[in-house]
Amino acid sequence: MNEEIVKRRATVHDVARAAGVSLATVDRVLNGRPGVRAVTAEKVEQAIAQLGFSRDLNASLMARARDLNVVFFIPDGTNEFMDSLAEAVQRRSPLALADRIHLSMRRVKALDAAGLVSGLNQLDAHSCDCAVIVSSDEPEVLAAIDAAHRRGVAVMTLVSDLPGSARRNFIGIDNGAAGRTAASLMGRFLPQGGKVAVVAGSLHLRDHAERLEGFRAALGAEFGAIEIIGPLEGHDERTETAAIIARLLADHADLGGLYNLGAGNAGLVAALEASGRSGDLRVIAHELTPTTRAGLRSGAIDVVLDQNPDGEIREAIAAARALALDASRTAATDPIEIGIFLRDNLR
Amino acid sequence: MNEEIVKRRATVHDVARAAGVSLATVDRVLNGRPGVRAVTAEKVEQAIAQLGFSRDLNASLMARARDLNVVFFIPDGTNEFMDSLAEAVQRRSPLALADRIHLSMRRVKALDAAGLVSGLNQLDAHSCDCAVIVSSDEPEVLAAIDAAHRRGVAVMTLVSDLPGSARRNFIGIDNGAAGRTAASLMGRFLPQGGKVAVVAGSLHLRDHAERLEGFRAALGAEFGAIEIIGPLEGHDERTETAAIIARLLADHADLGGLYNLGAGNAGLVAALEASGRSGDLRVIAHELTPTTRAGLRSGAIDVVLDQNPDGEIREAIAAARALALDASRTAATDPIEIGIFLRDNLR
DNA sequence: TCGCGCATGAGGTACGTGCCTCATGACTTT
DNA sequence: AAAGTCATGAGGCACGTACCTCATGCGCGA
Repeated sequence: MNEEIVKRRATVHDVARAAGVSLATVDRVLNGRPGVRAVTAEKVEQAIAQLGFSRDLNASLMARARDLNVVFFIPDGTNEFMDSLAEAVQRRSPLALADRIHLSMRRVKALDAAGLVSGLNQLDAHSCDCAVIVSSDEPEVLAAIDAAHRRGVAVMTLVSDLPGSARRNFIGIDNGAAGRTAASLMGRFLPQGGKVAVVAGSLHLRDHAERLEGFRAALGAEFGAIEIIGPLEGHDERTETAAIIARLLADHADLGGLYNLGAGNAGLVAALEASGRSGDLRVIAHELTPTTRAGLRSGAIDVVLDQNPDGEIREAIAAARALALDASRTAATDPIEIGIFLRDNLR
Repeated sequence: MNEEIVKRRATVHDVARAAGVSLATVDRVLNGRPGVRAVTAEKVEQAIAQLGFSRDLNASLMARARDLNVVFFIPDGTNEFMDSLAEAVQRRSPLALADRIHLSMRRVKALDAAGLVSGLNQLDAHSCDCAVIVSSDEPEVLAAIDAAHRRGVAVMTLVSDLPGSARRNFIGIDNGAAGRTAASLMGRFLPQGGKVAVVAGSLHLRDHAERLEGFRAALGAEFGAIEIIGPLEGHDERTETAAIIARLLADHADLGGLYNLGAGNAGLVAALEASGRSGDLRVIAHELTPTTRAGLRSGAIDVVLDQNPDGEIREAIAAARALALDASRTAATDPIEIGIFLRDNLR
């Protein structure tokens, strides 16, 4: 009763037989080598489609005795979240290697398009199957992605998407939904309404812009009694953010809430604690880091919205594997969920 | 500058050379076949440890031309969450097959230890490498797990753990933390304090008991102004839960919140909406299902704490793979996070 | 000392794919 | 007609492991 008919997966041999050609020809088609007439290639494609053949990636990697190479470009600087991403890459590395996937990482200066572009330009299809980048939206970067794509290097965006480019996948949260979630929580925390200040890193960062938009829209639609102050830009820096928060607290004695949708949380916590009003306002921040963790514990921060860096790296690797199998499509990946952290469910 | 020395992974050949024995002997040791003196086996083990050799699972599965078999035992009945788990297994199945992992599933009557036990007893090491079960804590089940373990079938617990057994891994959330999180949210939602009712499925379910314990502890420690009513048991059934909620609402006109730490959410929503007080109380429930999703949208439910079924199945498969490589240890897995869902971050 | 059983070595085939060489036949160019 | 080009077939080796057979050598008891 619990028997199941297990269809053996189709192999290249099956494809060759079905197409009425030799193994060598199937191989030429599969690996894009020359020497096959269009009509013959078409027969092979049909056989592949009909049998639902899909190359066995593990056998393939084993046969060519070369690992799948995935290169991560992670911004360097003072942004703790980027460090978590880098650590997640390191953590995954041995695990991935067991599956013949070689991860490497380059830290590039944050928000420095030129550095990222030159890094991308150095990649060739032989040494890198897939590049994963975290980038702001700059024309040079888009051009470099397209160039890499033409050279046979797949590019994926992480954390912040670049929809206009030839990037094959985006791995990250829905930032609009993150902003709406922040609004929804803030609204419930302040049932009487009041003033809520919004601090961003830079509105030129696509993820920040999307969060702000979502926050505004959801507050406007559901919590009309809340007044937004800002957004103010702290450029994801500790001191600049601290100064902004200090000024906000001084100017608005009746401030009820604070939403920092960028980084710079060390500055936020420092300013709150210096003001002596830590715990009096409802504070929502992004990304679970040592700083926000401490903020949650001390009560300076009420909620942290998080994108799980380990999950993102895991999915990026899964997507890179999938792209290696079918370079012509966008890989389906498990969505990255928006984590909501309070003091009690810190991981 | 970005060059990296890539150590080739050790193979059985390397181990044979290092141990000064033949490939055949290494093979006998690795696969537990007889015909090796203890001293020789020891030499091989040392070489393995020294080289950090780890069997290449993909090559191994390919060589024996047999998939890794993982059998899921998922409770059947009216519990929507269990259906999500079953669907997640189905969704993963083709993906897993591409990696030579064959998933199968048996729906067994919920809370029916005998059915599960007989299912487990039917498994032999040849047709099943790993069984994944969702079970309440019954002595017969523990015995069946131990027996399966002795037959060479690894067993993992899902959702609800059975720590006293020979289960190799537990995949699920930290239910104590889930209860504390519910308390933390409820406390913030009701800054003035008030009455909060707690409804469980059955306190004989380990996960439910752990949630209750966490909820009580965290409320007691931080939100003394909140009074707990209950727990009442609805046995995860729609009608019974509805009746309980209706009575609670009738008896306590000043009820401020409701925490349903079990299933039966259809009954909860129905009773709330029938009472006309939907939206007046803060309601926290568990597991994102069509019912709780609708409840979030309508405002009947404020927060849903969730364990991502797809993530759990993914990690169960990853753990099964790891166990196939090293049957002597518990596999390290990515922790399953407690998802917190509001209306605005529904996935 | 003969034979028995056991530990071990040697070497083969298979899994599914990549990549290589060489042969063959067809068709084109000179 | 000879030479060249191109599409294709045939087949082999490799990757790392599983599993099989057969041979060999050793120590032991009769």
